[in-house]
Amino acid sequence: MANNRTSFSIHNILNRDSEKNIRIDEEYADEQAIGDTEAQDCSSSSVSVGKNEAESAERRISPCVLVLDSFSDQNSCEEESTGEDTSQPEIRHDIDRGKAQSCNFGDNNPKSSKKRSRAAFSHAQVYELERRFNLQRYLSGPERADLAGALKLTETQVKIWFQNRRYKTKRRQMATELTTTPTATLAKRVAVKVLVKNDQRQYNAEDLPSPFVPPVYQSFPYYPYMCFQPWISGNTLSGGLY
DNA sequence: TAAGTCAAGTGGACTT
DNA sequence: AAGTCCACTTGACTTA
Repeated sequence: MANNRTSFSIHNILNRDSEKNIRIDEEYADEQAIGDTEAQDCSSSSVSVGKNEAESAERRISPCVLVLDSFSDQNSCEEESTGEDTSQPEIRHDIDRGKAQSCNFGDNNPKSSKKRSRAAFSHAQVYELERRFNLQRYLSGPERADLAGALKLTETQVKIWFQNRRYKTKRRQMATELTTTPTATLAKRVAVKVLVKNDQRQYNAEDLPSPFVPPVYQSFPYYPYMCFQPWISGNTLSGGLY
């Protein structure tokens, strides 16, 4: 991780004035243009700033400024739905939406008026989450806590965001494959050579094809408890963007 | 107003 | 048992 670090700071985002926020937005738009399929995936997410969206992008920027300026004022705005991280208040960022319905749970009895709410993360928060996601798809506990603290989110929110983001990426990837792969190929059966039988090797080493190395983004194994972090090993998955 | 998006909920599987 | 994962689903909200 250390080798991927730059002088970029989350707080730089969170404390920027409006002008700088716009600059971030432009940088982000540039990254979207540069990026690979993964970045394209990002561009289709909620923070996209593209083509004819200049106008709506403008609208998306301004709330960030408002929100960031009033982080501290908005605490206690929303209950933590999972009840896991009560130490960190939830934040709602739909100031620009005119329909902010969440900051007034009214009565102090959240369970009686248990209307489910959906937090809308600010542009800056999503930007940083996306940026981090492009660096690493899985966060360790401390990393999650750090990021959550920096973004003024709960650890649960960061965890869920990464979970949803991974699933979203996977879905889109599958959808893409489905549309690009001929249907005949999809249904084809493949004969697989038996490599080991009754503890006896059934092949010659030279018969084996060279090992397939999948793109690290597409098939990162599910070993969240291991300290295996492929993004550390100097791979180029982030394309040197960061 | 239907469709799409997204944070959060649910439940089973897995590791420590 | 606790914590996290994936694979959905739900419900609030936005957009065309």
